[in-house]
Amino acid sequence: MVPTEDRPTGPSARSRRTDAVRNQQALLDAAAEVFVASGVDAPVRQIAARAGVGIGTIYRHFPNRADLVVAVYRHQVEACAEAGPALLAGADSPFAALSGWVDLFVDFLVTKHGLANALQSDGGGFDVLHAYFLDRLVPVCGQLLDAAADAGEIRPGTEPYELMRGIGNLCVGQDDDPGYDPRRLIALLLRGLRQPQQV
Amino acid sequence: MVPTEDRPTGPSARSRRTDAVRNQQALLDAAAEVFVASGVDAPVRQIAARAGVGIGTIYRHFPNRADLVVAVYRHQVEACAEAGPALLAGADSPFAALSGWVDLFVDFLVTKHGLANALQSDGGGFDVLHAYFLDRLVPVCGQLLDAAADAGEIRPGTEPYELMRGIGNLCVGQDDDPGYDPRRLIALLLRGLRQPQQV
DNA sequence: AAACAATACGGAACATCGTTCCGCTTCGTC
DNA sequence: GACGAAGCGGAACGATGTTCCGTATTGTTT
Repeated sequence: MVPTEDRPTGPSARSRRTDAVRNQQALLDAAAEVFVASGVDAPVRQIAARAGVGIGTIYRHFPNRADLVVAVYRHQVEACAEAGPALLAGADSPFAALSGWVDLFVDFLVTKHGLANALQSDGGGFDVLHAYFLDRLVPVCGQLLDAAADAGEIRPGTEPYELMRGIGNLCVGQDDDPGYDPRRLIALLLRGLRQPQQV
Repeated sequence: MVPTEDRPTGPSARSRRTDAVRNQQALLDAAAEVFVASGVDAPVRQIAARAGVGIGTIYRHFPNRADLVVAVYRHQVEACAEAGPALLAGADSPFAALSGWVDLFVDFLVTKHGLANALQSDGGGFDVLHAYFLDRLVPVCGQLLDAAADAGEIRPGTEPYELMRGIGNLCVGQDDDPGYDPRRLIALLLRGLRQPQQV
């Protein structure tokens, strides 16, 4: 299940302590800052230090690294998810919408240093992140693909999960390699999808 | 510089000790076994244990993990490199040769558990591996691309490095994810390269 | 206001990596 | 056989994510 911001407040639940709320917010802010400075691979200790908080605290609020990353980027992921239908409604063609949405997604992955790298299954306990991203965005991507296929703009049969997974993979490691621009390859990928293909 | 099998034997060099040779071979064999059993991410200690050798020994023969991986797979990389010109000579068209060669490359990456994952720059000191693979195979790929472009089968302007890098990336993490088949996406990529595009 | 749990905190401690270092052993040669 | 260079083993280091538990804080209840 995807993490949610509100915690289950039972009927006879004592209200959350103010210092807990404050610390959680401090952690989110600190993490956001550290992530742009050092990438999502930044050590947990560094984030805790930046937030002026102990290591134990970070792990009570976020069971593991990935949960923290998810929390930090949830809003942006949400925005990306909501952009799908919007583009579909406003664009010239379903394919244009798909194309624009992919651009958005790539922007997001590429902007955050090393986010794409962390998206891989193995990397070390990033399953949560992986699952969250996919659960939230795959349906959106599927909707765009279906629309483009229905319009006859692309060949049908492409799994949204596979496409997103591939795009994520293509974005891996683009920071530390000036000669590699994933966007060109992603454009090629979309081109390969077109039907009938145009020169 | 790419590692080589022979070591620089100076004019007044004492011949290599037999136990050193034996251990190096034992390490290569052990590593090959461990790699298929546990993937290329297997701990160094495990390989040393399998070879019946201390940790220090492994690091004298191979300055770091990546060097060991390179050594283990060198022959196969070499075979892949040599297959390029061969395919070009024997195939129906340059594009068919390119396509076949990519298949070969993907086979190689996918067969070895987690090899593709290790190929990324950051992952942690795998730069040597990255460099070796690319240094050896990029020229071959470039030759195939040029041939196909000259024949008018694909649009020119694609950097071989970028294409290989992308293919490598697409293969990342396919072991631990049954729903993901990089080959389909790679086919799409090649399709996107075609010129004029056919349905 | 004072007492009292429930809640939260801090950071030492653990496990796992890759890698370095150095005292001891073994081999090849004279 | 003796001797020095080459090689060896594994303890030790530094970094990582994560767990644990004694202590401090806080909200409520009296």
